[in-house]
Amino acid sequence: MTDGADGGATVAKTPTSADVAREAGVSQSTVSYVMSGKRPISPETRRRVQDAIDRLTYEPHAGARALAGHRTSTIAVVVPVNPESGAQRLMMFVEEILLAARRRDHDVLLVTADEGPAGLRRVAGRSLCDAVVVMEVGTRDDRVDVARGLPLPVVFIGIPDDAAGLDCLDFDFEAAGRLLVAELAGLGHRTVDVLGWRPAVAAQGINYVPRFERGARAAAEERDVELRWHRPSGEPDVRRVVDGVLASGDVPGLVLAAAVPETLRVLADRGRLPGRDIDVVGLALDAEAEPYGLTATSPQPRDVSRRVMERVFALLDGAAPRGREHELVPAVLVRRASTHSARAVG
Amino acid sequence: MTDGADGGATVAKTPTSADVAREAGVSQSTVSYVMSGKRPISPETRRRVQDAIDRLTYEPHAGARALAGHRTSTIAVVVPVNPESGAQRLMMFVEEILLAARRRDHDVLLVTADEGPAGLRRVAGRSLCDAVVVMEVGTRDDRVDVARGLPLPVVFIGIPDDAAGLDCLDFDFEAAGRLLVAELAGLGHRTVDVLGWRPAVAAQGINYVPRFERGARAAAEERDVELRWHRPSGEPDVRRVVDGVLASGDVPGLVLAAAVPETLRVLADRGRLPGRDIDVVGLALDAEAEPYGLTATSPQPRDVSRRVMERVFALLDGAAPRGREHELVPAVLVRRASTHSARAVG
DNA sequence: CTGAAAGCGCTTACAG
DNA sequence: CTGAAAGCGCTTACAG
Repeated sequence: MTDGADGGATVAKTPTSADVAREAGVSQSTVSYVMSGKRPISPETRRRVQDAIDRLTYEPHAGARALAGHRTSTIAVVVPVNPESGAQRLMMFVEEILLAARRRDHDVLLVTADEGPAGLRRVAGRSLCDAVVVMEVGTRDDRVDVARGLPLPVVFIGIPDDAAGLDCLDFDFEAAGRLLVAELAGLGHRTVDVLGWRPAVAAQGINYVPRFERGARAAAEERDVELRWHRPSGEPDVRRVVDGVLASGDVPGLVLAAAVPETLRVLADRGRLPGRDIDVVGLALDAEAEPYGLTATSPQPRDVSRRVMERVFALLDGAAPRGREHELVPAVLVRRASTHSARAVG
Repeated sequence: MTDGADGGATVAKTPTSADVAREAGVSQSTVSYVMSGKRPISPETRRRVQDAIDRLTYEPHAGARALAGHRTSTIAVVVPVNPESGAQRLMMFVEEILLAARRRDHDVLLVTADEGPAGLRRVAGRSLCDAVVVMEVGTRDDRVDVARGLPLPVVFIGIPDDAAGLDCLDFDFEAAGRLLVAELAGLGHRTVDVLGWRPAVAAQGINYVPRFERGARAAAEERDVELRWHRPSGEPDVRRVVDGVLASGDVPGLVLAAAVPETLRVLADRGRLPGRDIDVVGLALDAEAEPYGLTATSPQPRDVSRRVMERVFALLDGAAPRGREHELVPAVLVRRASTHSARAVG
């Protein structure tokens, strides 16, 4: 790493766009326009500038760019600290957000949910990002009001009770609840056991819990099915409940809103085969269902994230001008493999 | 949200430090110094400025600050895309990094490992961060060479083969391997089964695999113990291996480098009690060991993260001037509860 | 203890 | 198709 050229003990200062301009024999504004593509550049000029950029391994200073351009090219993501739906699920959401951001040459800033509404104010007020994605929203969430007043797009993954004027996007948990119960009703079950989220989760007021329950209850009423709710609070509890269910009927019908891996493990342990000894449907990750020969189809967390990021960039591009009404990603089922083909719900 | 005051349809522009200065009747530099604490300010002035800040809900523009101050107050963290050691572990590392960063009023930028060495160049070149933390480093990792040439601190969680001149920090996996084997040898085991990482992980060249194996092998040789390595590639495989181990002796000795939850589940299923029917020691998260009445003590991922962030800030503060030699966080054991008291290894 | 001013490295009207 | 220059909102010598 010797630097000859301008014979002196020059320290390798990181190059600026002025350096690139000089090297290419053009003005600084031309360098900027070559990089942004915001005005026509002659091929010859473009080449010279690009060469200079490569030769100097120039990278634009993000802060300077943000200051002058009023855009940070950064998306902030508010993540739950102790994710109730599991670290794996959380990472799937985040991973796809990261990839989608990078595809548009954006970066991702992580913010912990424990900063609460103040966190939103901070990242917006300091111009740390161009948009915010908020995960694990509550049925009543203080961040919602702050979001409404923020001068930048905020997209929620999840739907609070009062979603008016908000950009929300999520699985359609209500449709999911309805569909899963209807599915078992269709198979002739008059009684259906439901494994819901742990009491701790429900108590925390996470938005999807009541949404799912509403759908399931509606379908049960409609189809005249009796629902037996269980809210096991840990693996041993799940095993107890599942054993109870197995003992309760010939071929019981079970809906899994949560506790998918634990349930599938117990069933495997007991030698009970979904689709033969018990009818099981539920919300699952691909990775959870597949090892047991079950089928989980799209959408998965990454599908939600993808839609969320599409929405984020649409808002940033001004391509979704009136935005703000909420969309739903269809819910998904796990089904007994082969017997039924898995399909998504619209 | 009406804005009277200067009677006009003024849009609520986000306030700048110049606005604060005017409001407080001081100069802009004084506002800056009040915020940074870099020079003495009279109590009276400080109060007036602070009031103005509060009244205007002023937040400094991060980009402007980075540009003028040559510091971004941001730490970049490079995370693996498909974390081999699990999403839960990963999130524990990240969570503590986030919290430690916020305690120092810093933010965290997430970078995916699939950007490779270019990702390091990018975040450094664009001045997106003041320091970088790299997770899941390989035994031979191209990011290592890039890191050496970077004008900002890079701290690795994990130790590559060539760690010369690097800031690395990690569990002491070699000591752990040595200690776990020695522990079982001390209990009289002449043969010890080891559950290692999946072949896929080992093939990927993750740094801690050979480190652990080296330690375990050394202790086995020293204590004249026979090691039987297993590298199960999934839960069913783990069950098979564990069943084999259970059948192999009266009270077998088992070391868990990986697959802790799966193993503890099988043992529970089989009604085999650690400490009575089998001697089990290994590397575990608190959350993995506790439900089975076993004891995992510090250090946990959060302890490593904490040390990593201490190191990051020490480097940023110039408090670790010659830095660069690597430190190890002591390794941890899970033990049979009550029988042994868990202790950390120095 | 405080202020006036230069300057950080970009982007974007304005001009040609 | 390209350039000269103002300005984004801070921090930090420099001066007093």
